[in-house]
Amino acid sequence: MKDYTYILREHHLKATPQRLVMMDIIDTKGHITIDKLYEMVKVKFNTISLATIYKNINSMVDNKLLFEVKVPNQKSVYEIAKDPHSHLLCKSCSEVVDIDLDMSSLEKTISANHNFIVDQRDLVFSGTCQHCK
Amino acid sequence: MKDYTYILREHHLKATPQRLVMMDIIDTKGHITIDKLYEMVKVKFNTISLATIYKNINSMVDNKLLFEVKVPNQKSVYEIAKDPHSHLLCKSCSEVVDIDLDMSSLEKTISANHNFIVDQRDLVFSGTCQHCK
DNA sequence: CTCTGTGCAAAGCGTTTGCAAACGA
DNA sequence: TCGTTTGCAAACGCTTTGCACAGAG
Repeated sequence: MKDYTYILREHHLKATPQRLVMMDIIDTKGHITIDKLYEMVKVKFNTISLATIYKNINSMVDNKLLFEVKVPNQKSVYEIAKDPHSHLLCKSCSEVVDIDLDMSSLEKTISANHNFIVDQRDLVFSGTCQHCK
Repeated sequence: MKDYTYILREHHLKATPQRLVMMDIIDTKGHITIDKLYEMVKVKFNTISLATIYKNINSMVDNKLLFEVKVPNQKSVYEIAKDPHSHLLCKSCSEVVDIDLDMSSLEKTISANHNFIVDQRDLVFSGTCQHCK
């Protein structure tokens, strides 16, 4: 198990038991909605309130420890922030997976054709995953 | 001015004056939030209710006449559905613009490496536009 | 004429806030 | 100890719903 205490402190957040449980679940699941997270945290920490989940999600996102992935036609999922990457969303099973794609040539085009400096990418490719087809 | 009556009927929606005004504004602006749309429609049609805006946005999206663009850190904007394209979001002025990018090679990679068939792309590149830098 | 769309008010639902007590550093 | 976090309940804001009437086809 990773040192979530250290990771939280690195992002200027106190390591409370509630936050440690949240981190563990998000890291294990990879991507999770607020609802599902609340449900899963409650199993390990049954006094937690939904307000605490929201407050912590917000401060973790603000401190760039978590990243929100806005998904078409469904609720946002949250992931632990990592290097830039893209997402695949299966419309059948709703799974979200990370993929690495080389964007350098596209971003060169954007810079050249639109004189626009890209510093964030929110890229979701939807379709059908290998298990569902 | 385009024939919005025809476009609406093509998508199995009746051409009401409220919808015609909505279409004209969305088409002219390119991308617009619900709030801004309501505000602008009211100028031309002051009896319209927000509930009507919502009902129409929803039926237009359901019938694939409109497309919702989920934008990081701000409210969704709506655009008239067109061929697949990407979006640039300026973090400074919040403008959203359409761009064409050739995704064929990336999608070939996705298909080859992940055995995943892409049929929808939600791609937003954020940064600073030429006017804001 | 029929069925869909509109406007209003109320309800619904996800998210945020204020506050006192508990807790981490 | 001091500032942050928690849990609760209330408030909030956006979105949807039910219904009677109006309007498009």
